[in-house]
Amino acid sequence: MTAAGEVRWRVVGREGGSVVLVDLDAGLDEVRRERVGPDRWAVEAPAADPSARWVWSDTARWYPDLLAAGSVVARCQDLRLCHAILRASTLVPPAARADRSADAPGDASRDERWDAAPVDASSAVAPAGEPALFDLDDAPAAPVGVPDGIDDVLAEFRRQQDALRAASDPGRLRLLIAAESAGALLAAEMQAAGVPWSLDVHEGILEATLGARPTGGAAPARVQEVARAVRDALGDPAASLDSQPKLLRSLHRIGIHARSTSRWELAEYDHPVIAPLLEYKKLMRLMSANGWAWLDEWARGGRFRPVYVPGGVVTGRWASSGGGALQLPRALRPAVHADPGWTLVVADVAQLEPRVLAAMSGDLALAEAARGRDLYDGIVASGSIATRAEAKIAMLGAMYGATTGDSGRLVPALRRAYPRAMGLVDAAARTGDSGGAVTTWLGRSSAPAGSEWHEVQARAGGPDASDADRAQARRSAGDRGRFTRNFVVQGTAAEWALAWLADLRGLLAELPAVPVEQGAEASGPVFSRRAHLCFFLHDEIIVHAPLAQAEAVADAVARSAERAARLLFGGFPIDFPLDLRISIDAAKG
DNA sequence: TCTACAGGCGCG
DNA sequence: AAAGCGCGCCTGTAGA
Repeated sequence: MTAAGEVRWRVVGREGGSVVLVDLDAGLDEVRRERVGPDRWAVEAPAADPSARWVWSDTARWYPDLLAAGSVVARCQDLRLCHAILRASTLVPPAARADRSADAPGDASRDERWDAAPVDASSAVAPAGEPALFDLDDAPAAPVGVPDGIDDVLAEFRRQQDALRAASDPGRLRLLIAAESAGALLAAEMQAAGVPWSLDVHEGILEATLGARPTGGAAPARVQEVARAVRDALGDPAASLDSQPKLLRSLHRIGIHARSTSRWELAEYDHPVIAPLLEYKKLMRLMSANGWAWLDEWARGGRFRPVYVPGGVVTGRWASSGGGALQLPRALRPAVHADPGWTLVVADVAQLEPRVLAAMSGDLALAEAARGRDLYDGIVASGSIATRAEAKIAMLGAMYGATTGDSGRLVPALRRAYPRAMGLVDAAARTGDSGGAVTTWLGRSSAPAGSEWHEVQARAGGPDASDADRAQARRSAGDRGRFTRNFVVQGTAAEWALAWLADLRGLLAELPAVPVEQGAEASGPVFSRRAHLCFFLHDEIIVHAPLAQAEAVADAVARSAERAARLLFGGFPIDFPLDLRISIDAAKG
């Protein structure tokens, strides 16, 4: 086959009632076009050249079908996610941003369609037979999500390639596009595989903390007990503990003049009601957020399947929808439990954000403080700040924009010790508080301030501005400054994490499958016999792996972290040490 | 009766 | 303790 005839891209979209596959070569010329039945496309789609990239409107809409049919995609371009990056990136000249076509620069309709919200990944795999309750006048529900007609998809793909070519730093943006898309694949895969979850361990924790699972509407024994102690201390056997305004009035009656019922404020008062009340709130939180109802809804079949939303945060972090994947209490982590014959490889990055800041600012002093040790210890060792605890809150304050309290007071010391790193976040804050857009290391940009924000600023600068106008303008400028200050760091950290995940995903795919009798059946047809990522949260991952591959997986996790560092920051001397563990409980199967 | 919002708290 | 960034989920209440 000649080079020109090689399949580089496999574009998938709909036409009429069919699914259409279009293969493109490196020059984006069409090599082949094929039409497949809509129900069987995932099965019938012939295996592409494994080096080909799939191109589709929205991974959450297409990939679950492929996974269910037993196919893994090595690489893709998720047009919805990449559109969001390219339309805003300051690395792309405005005229070439993906929301404008050259001949119709003002065409906003195209823009809106590709800006549609993601389809809910859980609905994409749900059976379509469910009749709509109010579907009386046979109007089909308005199509949700981005376009997926083959012509729209091809056109958007070509626009995105044009935008990349026109970028001031195409290399970085291509890296971001690839990493973002790999993340989309992984999110679908992790949802399909699920987190191996021990119902027994979870129930054991609930029972030990709350008491036996209640039948009917009653509260569990331990909750009732603590509630009684609170009401005794309040001197009111009928006191309502679950209504914030009523609880506040009860507290006022016994002389506790708190202005909220938050844990940190109540803890300031010395009164016999405080301890049982805080305990009550803790128990109720566990029960309502991750109690038996959560177990029944989210951990069926021994797998927790959260819905990940890649790119769901403006900074590029993932969000989640359903199940609370981003909020699993640490106390419940023991319920994550490998299948028999399998183990968990768990890793998180120590101080990811300040390390990223050191690298992107080229701050050799901060990189030196970080190298080979706890970064905060390194700051202390350099003599600029006295204790580890202070170094930590100072660094968080610098990245978040603290101005008051201990944190704000300590930031100037960091500014003296690490002028380049602090200069980068300070500059990002100045850009933000004057309304501008900031950009991450690989090219994801924040939105510039909107017209409403500018009106507030203009009003405050006008001749008849009130003190309130000026205060509001100061506050909204400060809010934006803190947002953009954090955006560059949080966003670049998210890019590092995506690069880590994408590389690790590739390394895991190279490991051999295990025999079928050793499979983890609940992981589904694709992952029951292969080591696979099953959890990701900003800077930590969990891999579910056959026991015999534990060491190989741990090695891959470490190696991919090193490669991510070099991919983003080249030879800059920064390291990203992992806290890496092979789960011990798995040994007992 | 239904929806929107605020308070509170879990995670990084 | 929060402060200072980014999230999602649950509850009760206020408002339509």
